[in-house]
Amino acid sequence: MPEIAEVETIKNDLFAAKILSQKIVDVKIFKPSLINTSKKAFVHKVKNSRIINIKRIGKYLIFVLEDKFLIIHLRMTGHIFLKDQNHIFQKHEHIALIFENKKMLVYFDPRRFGKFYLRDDLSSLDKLGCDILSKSFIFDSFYEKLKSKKKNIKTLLLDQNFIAGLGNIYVDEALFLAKMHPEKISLNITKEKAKDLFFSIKKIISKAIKNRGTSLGKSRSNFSSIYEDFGNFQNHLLVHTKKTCPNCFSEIKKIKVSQRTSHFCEKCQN
DNA sequence: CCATATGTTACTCG
DNA sequence: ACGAGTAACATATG
Repeated sequence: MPEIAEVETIKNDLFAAKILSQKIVDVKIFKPSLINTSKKAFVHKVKNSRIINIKRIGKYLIFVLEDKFLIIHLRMTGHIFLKDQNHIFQKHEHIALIFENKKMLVYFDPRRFGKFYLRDDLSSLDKLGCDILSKSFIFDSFYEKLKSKKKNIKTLLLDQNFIAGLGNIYVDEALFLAKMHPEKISLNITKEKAKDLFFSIKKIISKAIKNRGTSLGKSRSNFSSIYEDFGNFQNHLLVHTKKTCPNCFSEIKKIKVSQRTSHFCEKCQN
């Protein structure tokens, strides 16, 4: 579900909700298969630990604990909800972190693709490409990396080890803004077009964050914030899930690239 | 019943 | 080594 804009929204809301520096006084694990350690080891390490920092790298949400890193990936349908301690657990709520201020974070994930990794360091994220919100996401290295590959651009942009943060929705949107075909071979992209693409990515993501992310559909599986409210960027999408090009009004084409449905305008993107 | 879904990885084949 | 393609994970929705 969540791409970088959604995870960033969650992170920002967690700071605003003053989760930082809270002590985790209890841990509930209803689905041990969602953690990378034994239940016992997880509880032992996490319980009575304080949240020192909250970070995001690519689509990973990271709680920096006193002695450990709790790295969370939400995959397709993972959600983090902020609840009161008297909350009654519902279907698909698999893990809960309970704080000293009587609030708790509940992990909700119908498809259970998401995962909690308890690690000693962040080295498991070393392979990730440059986070597209970080200061080191700069045009020159982006262009150089594009030129070093011979793949279609959509596959590359979705590859978290190439650059980290984009998913299917925002790749479609960025390619539309840059007027680039999803199957354009990276090696053949001119410097000018690469620049368009680079700034399109930045523009889309910052707009999406301002709109608190994208929530397609209305079911509980779709993205919502820690307060269970929807984002707003679905109202600003230009091609993803659309039928008509907002630019030339021709029909939006749908093809599979990298196993994912790609929406694009044949006329505007080539 | 069928297709599809905001993600990633392991595996195969060429 | 590289790139492309597929299955797999598990569930809900239209």
